Amino acid sequence: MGRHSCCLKPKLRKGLWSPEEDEKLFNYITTFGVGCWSSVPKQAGLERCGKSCRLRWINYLRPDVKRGMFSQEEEDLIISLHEVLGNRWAQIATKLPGRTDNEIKNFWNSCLKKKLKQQGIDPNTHQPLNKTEEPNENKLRTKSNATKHGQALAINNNSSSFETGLTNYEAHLDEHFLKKQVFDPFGSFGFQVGSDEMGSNSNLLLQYHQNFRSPPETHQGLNFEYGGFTSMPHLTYCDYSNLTEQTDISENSSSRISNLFLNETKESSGNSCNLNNQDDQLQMMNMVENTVFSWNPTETKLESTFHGFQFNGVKSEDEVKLSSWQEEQKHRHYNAHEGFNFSSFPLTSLSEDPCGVSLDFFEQI
DNA sequence: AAGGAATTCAACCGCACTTGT
DNA sequence: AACAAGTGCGGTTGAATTCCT
Repeated sequence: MGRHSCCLKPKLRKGLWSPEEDEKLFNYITTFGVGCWSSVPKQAGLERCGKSCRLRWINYLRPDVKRGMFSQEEEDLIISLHEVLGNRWAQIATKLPGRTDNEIKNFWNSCLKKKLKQQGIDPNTHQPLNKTEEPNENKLRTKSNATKHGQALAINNNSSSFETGLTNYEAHLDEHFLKKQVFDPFGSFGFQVGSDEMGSNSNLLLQYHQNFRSPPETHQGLNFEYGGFTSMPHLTYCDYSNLTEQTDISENSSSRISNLFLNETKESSGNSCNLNNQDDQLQMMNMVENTVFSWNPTETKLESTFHGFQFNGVKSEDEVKLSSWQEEQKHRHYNAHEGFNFSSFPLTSLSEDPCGVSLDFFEQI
């Protein structure tokens, strides 16, 4: 047990995902949603095990995965949470919307551990490596950061102090999480360049550029052909402040969904819309850019003012007969009149509660 | 410029847990 | 209750990339 039976099949692919595989999985999930992962590869036409598909979706393909460097606030929060929770990356990830447990774990192992050691702090115990040593400036800085974000998390026997801590911690989360007026499914989360701190981010395209990285050299020409998937690791970041109207949006991996929007819009207009003309293309881009996505907390779904788009399935409905479950999933996730419902995607380790501090978090502590 | 070392991060492995029969 | 199948999670690996000499 523990290992998927499908993993035992020798013909299944392993290793890095190709752009084609990404596209297949993305199209499948955005169309049908996630039901049973073990059936996803077959339905999506992938030679992968369900577990691998699940991981790829959660860590990379999900539209609300936040990409890019960790902000100082996130970094401090991770350190504070780690002090309390230890290596419970999934739990830590729930407090950092858009970040995956894997990403946080990697960040901790590659950067934060080293940083803490340099500051004379044991990353495991969060205590000074040499307790007799006077704290230096770095330590004071870290302590101050810990106070800023995590004092609340310090556990001691004084219940009143703990309660005060909860209040402080909630206040901190209030500041960064709750003030968001508009749900940001693509994870800009208020800290990255180009989005305001209040999180009132309505610029879809910019969000994509922030969330999906690509080398700057790819920004040449103007091309709306769909081709945004890449499985290559992105070790460099694009400075999108330099984007111009001549910038190629679709060549880079950043604009997957905006390209889907564009393609779908093209298709929905019966291909009568000629986007070869640069003005038309820019007009289309403006349309996408001006799309406002907002989170409807009552109906727990994503709404947009740009309705009518539709994601491509891997196969057309003519080609594949949908099971009742698939039909249900399809309607569950997408309603042409009400917008795309990301809330029905499994959230797993990601922030199921983007707005807040769930009580059970503290109960677990 | 070349090549070895170090770093990063996507993906895999396997265990524990949950759910269904 | 027992078993099988599915899911979630943390630890680990190794290829790709960057850094350093």
